[in-house]
Amino acid sequence: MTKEPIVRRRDAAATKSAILEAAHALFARGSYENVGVRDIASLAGVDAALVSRYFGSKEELFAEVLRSGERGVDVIGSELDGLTDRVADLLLDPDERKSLDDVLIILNSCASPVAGGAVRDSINERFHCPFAEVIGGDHAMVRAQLLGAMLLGISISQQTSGDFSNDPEVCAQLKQRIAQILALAIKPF
Amino acid sequence: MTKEPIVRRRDAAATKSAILEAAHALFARGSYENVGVRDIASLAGVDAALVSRYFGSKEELFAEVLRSGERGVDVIGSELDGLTDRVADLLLDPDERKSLDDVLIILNSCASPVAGGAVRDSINERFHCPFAEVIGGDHAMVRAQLLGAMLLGISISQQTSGDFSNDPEVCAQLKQRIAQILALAIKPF
DNA sequence: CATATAAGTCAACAGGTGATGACAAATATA
DNA sequence: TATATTTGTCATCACCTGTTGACTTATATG
Repeated sequence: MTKEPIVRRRDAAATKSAILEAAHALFARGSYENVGVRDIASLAGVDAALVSRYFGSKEELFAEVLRSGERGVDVIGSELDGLTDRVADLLLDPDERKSLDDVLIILNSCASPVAGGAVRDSINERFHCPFAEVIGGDHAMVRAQLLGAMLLGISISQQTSGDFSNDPEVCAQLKQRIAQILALAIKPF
Repeated sequence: MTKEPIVRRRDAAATKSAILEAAHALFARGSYENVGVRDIASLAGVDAALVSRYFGSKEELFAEVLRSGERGVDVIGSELDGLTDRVADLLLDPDERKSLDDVLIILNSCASPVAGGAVRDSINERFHCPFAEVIGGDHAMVRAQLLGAMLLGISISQQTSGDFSNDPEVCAQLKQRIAQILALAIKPF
């Protein structure tokens, strides 16, 4: 098994997007401080210097990762009908969970003083506002934030403490319970 | 106004606890990586070298901070009666929120590869297990994790996005809503 | 094919980190 | 008061980080 160091035709756009993709993956699993440009470059199969070259700085790369992420609407869908069940599925289905990477990126780096500002903006523009638009009604932003808080809490709990349960039976009941909770979160005052 | 550099009678135990206290305060507001031993020492008014001297290493100091924190029971109380209202109060009352520092410490550093292990252990021993004991019933651990997830989510949301609302009227309704959500989270399957 | 430009590599930098050991000062002990 | 031990300070180390500029190599252009 030869260990070819990745043969790639020289292509600025391709390597740039490779870096962005690698950064996206790593920032979903580690904080801004904990993911180094050398890690990102290594995963992308390029030299670390290219990160600064193509994105200006690590901070700008991170901002670009935030910008390139899915909007909240793409995660929860734009129809209010059956929303809570869909999101509950999303949260508990291991196959679907990758689509929550953008939530994890926000989560992992919200404590960073350098990346925190961008995270805060992003969470508002890309999550709370779209959420509010979908759920509508009085105090939509407050309820949207509450919905976001639930997603965040469940995601972080799964990441730190592992899955709630392995028992399919329990998971099914849990999924239903979470859907009820989400419904309660977005229910108009 | 003279700027005396803190006159403190030499007392190993006192300075040690001063360091611990400073670390507790800083780790509640920044991640493990982002809080430096120099920051901690500075806040405690001592030399940075004493951190390593008294606690062995930054990592051990962090573990000690986790250990010295309040247990989940002390946060939510040990009586099931009226629990959800109490916790909702705790979450939304700015005066009481300091008692959630231990939640924030966990939150801020859960993404750290070096501190993550200790955080994961701590969250189980100090939150999920005591929670499970209080709420009891079938699948207590699963429901306890769900309760913890709600606390985490709401705390992080407040820290990153600010308070849900400034309107006292809205806050009152929100508090009631959160209490309902928590009740739903711990309700037996 | 020759050459200009784009793309990638490499070594090194300045700054910051946690940690250490030699030293100075204060306190306790005799 | 004289001495021993504890407590605190300082300079410094070794390491790691993001970033830069000079260099080499590949690709495109004439």
